[in-house]
Amino acid sequence: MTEKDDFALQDFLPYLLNQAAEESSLAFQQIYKGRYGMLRTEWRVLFHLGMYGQMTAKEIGEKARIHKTKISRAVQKLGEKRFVSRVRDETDRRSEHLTLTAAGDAAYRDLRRVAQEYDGKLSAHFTRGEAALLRMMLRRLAGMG
Amino acid sequence: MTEKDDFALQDFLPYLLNQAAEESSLAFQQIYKGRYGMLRTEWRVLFHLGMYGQMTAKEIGEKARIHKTKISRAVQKLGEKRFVSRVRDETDRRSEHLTLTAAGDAAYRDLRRVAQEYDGKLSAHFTRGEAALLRMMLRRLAGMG
DNA sequence: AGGTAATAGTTGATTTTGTAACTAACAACC
DNA sequence: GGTTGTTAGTTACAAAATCAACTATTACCT
Repeated sequence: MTEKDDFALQDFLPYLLNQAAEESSLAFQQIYKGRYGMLRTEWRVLFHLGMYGQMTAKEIGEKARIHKTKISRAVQKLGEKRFVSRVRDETDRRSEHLTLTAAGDAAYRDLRRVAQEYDGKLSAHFTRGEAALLRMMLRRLAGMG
Repeated sequence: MTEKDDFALQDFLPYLLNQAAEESSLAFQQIYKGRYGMLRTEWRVLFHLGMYGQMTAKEIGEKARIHKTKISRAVQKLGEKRFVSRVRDETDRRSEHLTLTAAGDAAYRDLRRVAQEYDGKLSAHFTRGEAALLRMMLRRLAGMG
């Protein structure tokens, strides 16, 4: 029905990236979901606070490129779990300073260890040079490079 | 050698892959959504039928790793748009043979051209060798290699 | 100061996805 | 031939994402 074409779906970068992203996220997702009942945005917020310390919702949204409504709901959930504490900024009462509680930090360190191990397994598919190049290329595609 | 203790979120492959996938899919998504009102699963189904000819929902689901309910809904929508024709298999009346209509094939060829151009732009971030290596690595991570 | 615009974050309505249960058809086995 | 199990695909309901509108507060401007 179609003419001869040199296009292959399995070489189309957006498709390939999505397949790789989905596949490589599965096992980790099962950990943070099963162990802490978290969603994707929640672990991302948790990790941002764990890595960078106190942040506002806006700062996290900008850094992680997540829409403010998703952040808002994730922070809500993390607050209910007592993983983050929320303190209003008294010089600008519109914004809130978010920090991990002791329990949140424990969860963060636990998941960070899992993530490190998991990343190691994924990277083991490649040589060190390949893995470094892959990360460089992905950062460039993500607009993070 | 000793294991490093430091962890960087922006080097974590599942995170990086998701960011790259999301960013690199955005512009293409706006095309198929804006031009044909399609969702992600719909263009994927369309492309599978365009590339491989007649297929059943099950075959598409296996090849694209999409859950059968998503396929079912996408086929429903594509049928309503008259992009896909559905013919029941008379030797096994549980399954249906899906093919593109003329309109569906036209949409496929249009979007394929867009995808090709778009992929070219993305690949232009890299040398030919790098781009080939990237695809190889992504296929491996996606379990398609 | 007073009015308008901009910003941080939340809430509500709609759309889309995920999960489980379901129907219809086929297969296998005794 | 009738039970039991499996398979292709659909449907129903719950969970989550999206988008717009909203509140409260701060900044800007004359």
